[in-house]
Amino acid sequence: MLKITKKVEYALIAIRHLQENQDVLVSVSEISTAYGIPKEILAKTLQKLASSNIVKSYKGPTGGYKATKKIAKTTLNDFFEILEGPTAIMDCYFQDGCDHLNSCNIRTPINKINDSIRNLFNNLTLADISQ
Amino acid sequence: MLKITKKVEYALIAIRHLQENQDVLVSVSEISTAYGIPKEILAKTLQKLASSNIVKSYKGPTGGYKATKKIAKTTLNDFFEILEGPTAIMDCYFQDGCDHLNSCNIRTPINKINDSIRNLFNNLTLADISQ
DNA sequence: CTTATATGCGATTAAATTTGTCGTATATAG
DNA sequence: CTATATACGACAAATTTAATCGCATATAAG
Repeated sequence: MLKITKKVEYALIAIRHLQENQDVLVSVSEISTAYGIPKEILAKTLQKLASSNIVKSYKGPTGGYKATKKIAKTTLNDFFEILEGPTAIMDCYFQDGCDHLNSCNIRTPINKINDSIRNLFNNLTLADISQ
Repeated sequence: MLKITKKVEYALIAIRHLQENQDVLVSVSEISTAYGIPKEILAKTLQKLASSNIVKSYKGPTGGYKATKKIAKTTLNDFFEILEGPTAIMDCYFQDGCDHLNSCNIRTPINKINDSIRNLFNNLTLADISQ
């Protein structure tokens, strides 16, 4: 429980690699073989990051990805939400169809935990955890 | 991702129910039917809590569970670890057989996130999130 | 001292989620 | 034109989580 997904893991690896090679374009294949990550999944993950301008993509041969300045300023909360949606320890918080909503006696605790975690992640940037 | 398990959810529900009924013994069946929770899972969950003295159990007919004073003082970290083991966003942190340990470039970030979350949960008690 | 009802514990099955694969389209450098 | 890169959606495999089943032990009550 409270685990991150492989997508997030792969995204972190890729971002760090791009930051360490800011002078060149790096392709998915290079990262995928360097760290033993399935290419297709990594590709999709980087596509998401590209559409949020966390990284910049370049098509065609000699194409690839590049780190952007936005990375350092991005909070963990934003980073996670780009890849996985809202930060919450239970899905019910965001969806309606909960069976035992009437008898639910843990609304307050769940909300407090969610708030605490979101607060933590909103105050931690990718730069903070890199050093 | 970053979800708690049903066991933890059920444990929270049960604990809150026991706290609201401190004067009587409450059986697994009562809680299970009151909140629509599978009986066997709830039973096992309460057994774990009992062996950590978070709740006290009484066998035989008229038996059941009772809240203890330890509940309020218990941190979220302890609570989660009783039910699910070490708090960490990736398993690799606690196991050896990681394939890409040599090429791993996210040790620092992962450790920082783990530390932040543990620190958060060590400073939040079950009492804190109940009000 | 027998019976009914509660907790205690392990093994197994079912369901859900996550992870990984495949196929195809589009852009572009050479 | 061709080879190689990103972009995107549908599907299959694998893992994890959730739930079920079976049996043992303790004990209150008749």
